[in-house]
Amino acid sequence: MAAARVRSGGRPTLEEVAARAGVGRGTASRVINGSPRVSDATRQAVEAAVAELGYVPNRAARALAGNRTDAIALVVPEPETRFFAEPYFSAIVRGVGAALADTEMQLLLTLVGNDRERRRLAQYLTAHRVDGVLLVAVHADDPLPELLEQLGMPCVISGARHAAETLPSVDSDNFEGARAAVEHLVSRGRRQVATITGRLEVYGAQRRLDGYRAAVSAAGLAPDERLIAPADFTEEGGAAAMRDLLARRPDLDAVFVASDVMAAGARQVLREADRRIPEDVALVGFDDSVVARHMHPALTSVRQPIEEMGRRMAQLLLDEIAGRTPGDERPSVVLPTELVVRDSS
Amino acid sequence: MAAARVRSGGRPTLEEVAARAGVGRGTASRVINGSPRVSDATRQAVEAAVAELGYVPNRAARALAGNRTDAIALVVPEPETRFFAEPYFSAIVRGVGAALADTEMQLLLTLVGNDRERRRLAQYLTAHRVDGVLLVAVHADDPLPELLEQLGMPCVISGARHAAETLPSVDSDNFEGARAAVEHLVSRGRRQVATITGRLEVYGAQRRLDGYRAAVSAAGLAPDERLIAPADFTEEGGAAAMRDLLARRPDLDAVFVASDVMAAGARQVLREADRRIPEDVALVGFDDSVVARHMHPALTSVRQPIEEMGRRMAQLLLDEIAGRTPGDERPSVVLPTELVVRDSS
DNA sequence: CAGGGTATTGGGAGCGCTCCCAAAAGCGGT
DNA sequence: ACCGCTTTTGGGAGCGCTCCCAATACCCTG
Repeated sequence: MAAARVRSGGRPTLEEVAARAGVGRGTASRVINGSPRVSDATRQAVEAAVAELGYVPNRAARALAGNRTDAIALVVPEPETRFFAEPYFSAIVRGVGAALADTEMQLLLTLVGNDRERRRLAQYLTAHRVDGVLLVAVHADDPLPELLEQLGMPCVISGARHAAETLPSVDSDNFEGARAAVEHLVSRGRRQVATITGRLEVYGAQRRLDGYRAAVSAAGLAPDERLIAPADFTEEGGAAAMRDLLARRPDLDAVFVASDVMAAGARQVLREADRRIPEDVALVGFDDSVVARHMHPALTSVRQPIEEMGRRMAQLLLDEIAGRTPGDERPSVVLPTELVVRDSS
Repeated sequence: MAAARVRSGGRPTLEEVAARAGVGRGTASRVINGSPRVSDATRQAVEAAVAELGYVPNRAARALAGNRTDAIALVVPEPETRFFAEPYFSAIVRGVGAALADTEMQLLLTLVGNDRERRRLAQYLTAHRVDGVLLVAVHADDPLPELLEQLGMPCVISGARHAAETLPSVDSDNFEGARAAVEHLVSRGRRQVATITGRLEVYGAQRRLDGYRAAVSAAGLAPDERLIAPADFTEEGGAAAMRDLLARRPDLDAVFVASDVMAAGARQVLREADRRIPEDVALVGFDDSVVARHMHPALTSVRQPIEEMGRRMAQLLLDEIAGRTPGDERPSVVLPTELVVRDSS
């Protein structure tokens, strides 16, 4: 007596599938992994056995033997509330999930709390062997991307870190979105168009400002640095910036705010200053978040295709993992934004 | 020549750590897994070797050998937009993440699209060997929990499915939250208090209705079924329900709405009907979402400690996995809610 | 100083799968 | 019928770790 032990309970193993199909383990493996070097008859026999036994490969064994995991990690910096909050997080997850749906890939969620954790992360990720990493909200000075790169870990980031981004990245067209928003304000007859920016270390925030500037000069308006107030993506920051603007240029008649949340802060200040929206001051936000839809008056805002961004990130990463041919560029995707006009402009 | 091959690159293995520490593989393993049966000297030697080599255990190998994965799955039904949306999803994830932070446990995110996927899920989860499952937004008739139970897979759900919930679950105190909300309305002198409910198949929605009823009768008001309008947790549903209420009881002076999103719909209808909030009709929502804070007027709402719920779910699951002693009850946690009073009431 | 523990330790035997090599089969052509 | 290929197939050798048992070291006690 030799051969495959009959296991009492538990899930069937490859060995058992092979025995049932009357073939060797190697052959069964080939069928399951879709190798072409199998005869049709054999393939069918194995597939039947798989179906009858309800066989599902053991991931751990696969990972150990094959030196891969069929898992990718989505790294979310928790302190970065801007990204963790609506609408980014769930939309990104949704998009990533959609792209992974008909794949064997699993999605690992890694929340990174503080900086110490972030530093340990690269080692952690390599040791726990994910096949690739999705990074959102990376700062220009974050060492993580380079670290992963050195470790040979495929990696895609959301939002280029600077103009000369080297990593595969997915971004929305911040410049064009901002430009269109300001153009829209101008087309409604506004002439003193101010802007409240996000943290300018964030490249996307910088691009939105660039878009604003481009639109202002394209419209032949007089650029004025006093119409530009930097903030930090928070509601309070938006409010403070609005107060500054009002003090510096009380004659402004429109504000392009680089995020809806900041726009909410700005609106509050405008209301307190008895400026009517949109009659006295038109307001346009960025993100098209829930806040925009429910603000009063409903906020005109630039929508980013966030779910699509998640999807593209995942696809890029899968390509990267599959191994791009050496000559290939590191692909960087820029998706178009859409201006959603509501009552505030 | 025998013994440990020297590996060129790659991560160090247990074997190498053991060699470096001058101990056997078994001993090294014991140290790393915190077994007490190791002498102090040995422990220190191994720990030093671990530090020097930057050793991190290989998860796949551990999983294969130890028949566990140190991973749990968070199953999110994607169609259930109510749960996927703000504030639930990110807050739950945050809480779960926090609870897992100083654990070796990984979080696997599993989005379930359609019903077919959901059906395959149990097998999938068992085959892919997670140690436990966190289920959010389970319906009373969902077969998944029972299936997992039969498969012996630890599992915690968010939101009891009915009064006699058998699975470990974490819930907010829907009854008390609703009761307090209505009591608050009554205390402000409202006498014709209506309610817009969620889908009553959802136990939590039913409990909120129960709480409403309890408060109404406690206040000595005349119960009137015409003051109760069922909806479906959507904004449109809330609007439709509000129209019904207005048609049936034009004299109502307050509405307790079982979710902020529905409240947004209701507010829209009230505005169109020229009812001032809160002067003519006071409004209270449920969830304390972003919508509530940015609605005009800002919406009084019942806050649920969602992040805490996530944390407790994870803790419960970890306990479950660690193996509760047989006599133990299936623990079910109910967390208190908090009424956040704003301008709408 | 022997005897009988008890505290530590080493390392074999897998876990279930992929990789890969050598063996077996199939196929023409002569 | 035989030879030289090309397909297809079987199964050994690990992947890195945990489990567990037997071996060794250490400690008292009488």
